This record gives sequence, C-alpha cells and structure tokens, in this order.
Amino acid sequence: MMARGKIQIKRIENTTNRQVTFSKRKNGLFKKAHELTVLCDAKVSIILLSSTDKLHEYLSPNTSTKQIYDDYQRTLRPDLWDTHYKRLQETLRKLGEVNKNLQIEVSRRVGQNLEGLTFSELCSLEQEIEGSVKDIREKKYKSITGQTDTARKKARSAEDAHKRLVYEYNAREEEARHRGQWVHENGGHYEAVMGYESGGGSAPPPHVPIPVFALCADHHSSTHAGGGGPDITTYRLLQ
Amino acid sequence: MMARGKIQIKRIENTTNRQVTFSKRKNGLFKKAHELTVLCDAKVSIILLSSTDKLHEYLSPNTSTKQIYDDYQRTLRPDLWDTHYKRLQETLRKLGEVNKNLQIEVSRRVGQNLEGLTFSELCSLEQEIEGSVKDIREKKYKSITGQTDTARKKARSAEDAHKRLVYEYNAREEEARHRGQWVHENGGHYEAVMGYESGGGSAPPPHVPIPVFALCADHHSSTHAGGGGPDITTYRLLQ
DNA sequence: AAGCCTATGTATAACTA
DNA sequence: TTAGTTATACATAGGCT
Repeated sequence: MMARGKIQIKRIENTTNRQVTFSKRKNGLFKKAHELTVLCDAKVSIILLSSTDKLHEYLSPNTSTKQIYDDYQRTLRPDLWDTHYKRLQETLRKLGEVNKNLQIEVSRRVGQNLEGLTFSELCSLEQEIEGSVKDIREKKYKSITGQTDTARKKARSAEDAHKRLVYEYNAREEEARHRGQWVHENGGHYEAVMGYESGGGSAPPPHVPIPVFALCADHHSSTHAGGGGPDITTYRLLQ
Repeated sequence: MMARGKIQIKRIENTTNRQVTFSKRKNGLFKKAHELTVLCDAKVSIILLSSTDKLHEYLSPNTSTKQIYDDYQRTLRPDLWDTHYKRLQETLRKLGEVNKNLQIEVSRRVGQNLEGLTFSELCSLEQEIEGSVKDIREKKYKSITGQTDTARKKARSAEDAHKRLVYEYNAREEEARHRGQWVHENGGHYEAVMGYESGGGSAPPPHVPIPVFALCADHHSSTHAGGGGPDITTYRLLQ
C-alpha cells in the first residue's frame, strides 16, 4: 500500500494530502467491496463520513440500505433507540389511559355515564358532588368578600385526586394486562382523542404498528457543485 | 489481488472456496477501512451480509452505527419513519394538553383550583354542578325503580362535553403557538402525568429530543434453518 | 484542485499441512 | 474444517503535470 517508503498508519496532517488519500482509498475500498459482493455473493453497505463531514456510500446491487440495515437491526439486541422508542409508546399508552379515566370522571360529574354504577355508588357520588357545591359556595362567598385563602381545611387536596386517578389507572392497566393487551393496540379511546383535532371524528386511525426502522426514501440531495451542504456520492456498480 | 493466475471477478461456485475467500477478503476490507479511518480522520460503517446470511460489521472507533446512520439520515430527505415519529410526538403533546384540561375540569368540579375564576363564573359553575346533582338524583331514582332509560331529554350529551373540551384545547393550543412553544418542549404537565406511575413524583424527565428515526422493538425471530439464528461478527480495532 | 506514473508495499489465490 | 506459505497481482504514496 505504499510506494517510495512505507507509511505509518496515523492521521495525515497535511489537509490536501489527507483529502487526496481519502479519495483514492475510498475508491479502493469500494472496489474491494464490490469484488467481495460479486465473488462471494454477499451484500455490503458502506457509509463513509469524511473529515469534512461529506457522506459517501457504497451499496451492493439489488439491495437497499434500508434492507441491509433492517437485517442488521434484526440481529442485534434492542439498542438505545429501541428503548427510547418503546418508552415513548408506553408513555403514549399511559397518557391515553389516564385521559380516559379523567374523561369518565368529568362525564360522571356532569351526570353522564352513570349506567355502570350501583345505587350506593350513586349515593356517594351525589354526596361528593354536594360537598363540592358546598366548597364552591364557600369560595363564592370568599370571592365576594375579596378573600383568597389558598389553604382550605376540609377540601380534598389535589394530591388525593391524583392518587385516586392513579389507583384507577393501575387497576385498569392490571385488567388490561390480564386481557393480554399490548402497547401497540391502542384502544378506541386513543383514536377518539385524536379525533378531537379534526372535530369531525373521522380522522384516519393513527396506525402505530411495530416498526422496524426505515431509512431514506430518495437519495441525492446533491448540492454538489458549489460545495454547499453535505452531499452524497452513491457508488453504483456496472458489473 | 491474485496469485498464480489472474482471477475473474465473478461468483465463486465452490462453496468452500467462496467462504474462505469471503473471510479473507472481509478482513482485508476491514483493515483498509480502518486505515482509512486513521489516515484520513473519517468515520466508516460497513455492514456485510454473507451468502449464508451471516452478519459482519466494521465500525470506526469512537462512533456508533446509530450515529453514522443518523448522519446518513440527516443528509437525506425526511423519510416515512421520520414523519411517523414526528406524528407520534405531536400526538403525545396533544394528549398531554387534553389531559391537562381534563384535570382542571375535574379539580374544579371537586372544588379546587377555583382561584382564577370570577364571581359570575363561580355562580354558573355552582349552577352547573347543582344541575348535575339533580341528574344524579334522577338516575338514583331510576336505579331504585329498576329503570334504565338511556336517552335522557334534558341531559347534556357527551358530544357536548367533548366539544367543549375541544374548544378549550384548541384555545390553549392557539395560545401555545403564540408563545412559540414547540412539540419537543413538553410543558411541566407532561412530567406531572408521568409522575403518576411512580407515585412519588420525582421521576426523571422523559427527555424527548428531536429524533431522526427510531428502531425496532424486539426482534430475534431467528428462524434460521441450519445453525442458530443469524449472528454478528463485530470487527474491533487494536491500534 | 484533478490526472497520470511508477516503485514499492500489500493483499491474496492457490497450495500445503 | 482452519492455519501457514508463497508467488503474483494489485493498490497506492509521492512525484510530476
């Protein structure tokens, strides 16, 4: 690999030399990659980032980078991204659950969705709400007299409300687990919430499948000439 | 690249030969890749799939395959995944907003968070809630007599409640837009909701940065015929 | 910067154990 | 099979345009 004197494998300090060498060796590497592809019936994907952050790619014929990367992924243990993504989905699901419970809470207070409740449950709900009305009356009174006392003795704290929701939520999650539900199957509620934004309610289902990962669609964003942004050199084979 | 007779660059039919050649050339390729890395201060990612679908990888030191593919991605036009992922995040944010509003709704009905309301608002809230209590009493009565009449004349429909939430939600979204908020900045509320699951409330912030893409969940389906599943040889450098 | 040249160091096909 | 040897073909550093 040398001529007129052996070279050391260490960073070439001279910028021009470094770039020339990069270009030459890149071609050599890609040629070897291609020979390997043909001789051994293999698939190769090489991505090169030069020191100036330009991107260069070699890809065996009859493949896509996505495909090779899919294969790559399939073989490896779930990586950081995977974890991250799963966490995101889990978060989404939990938010949906909490949301559902909150909606039920609201609708019951408004006097809807009372079908599932027993007589005694209805009684306590009534009492609770009457307590709330009482609280509001107090508040009203204070509002008139101009008092704004933040700490109220008897009022149930927000923390309690939260805990109650958490309790309900956990119960539902448990139940869901028993039914064998899984993250990717969002219940109808999720879509319902999504429907909010379009108002109508006929928004297409979000459809969050188990993803494998995807790479580029179209390559060649070529701002090649002036040397503006990063560009990509795709090395294609003629064979 | 040859010895004792020039070879043609075409598929080696003899399986053994092909495998031996693959192995040797793979090492050669990786060595060259490493030299390129060091000499030219470049980053290289090579993924090799042999004809028997075994996976081999070379990666420059001080990098991750993810990082290189992120860079790769960054150069290309946003792909389907990117879109998908962004949509997911947007969804998450919206759920958070809706959730927040629901919580306010609930807490007000319970008699909390009344500070921001004017006297007349308090009055109408009181009336509303008393209306609800009346509804609940009716329901209770029907529950006693065993009647379950789903359609009630005067009751506010669930649709109305939803529309109201949508209205509030949109208003807040608009407001958020004006404040220049953006998808990736989840407000404190988001974390608050997340705090539910740990009960304590000191869960680490979810930290959702602008992602470029996300990877698969759990693979390893390895229905590989002969030996075990597909495996990977990661070539590491000594230098 | 971009090509050619060529002496020299490497990679490796075929062979052997 | 996997490892070591060797003759040869190839890749390329440094020059020169």
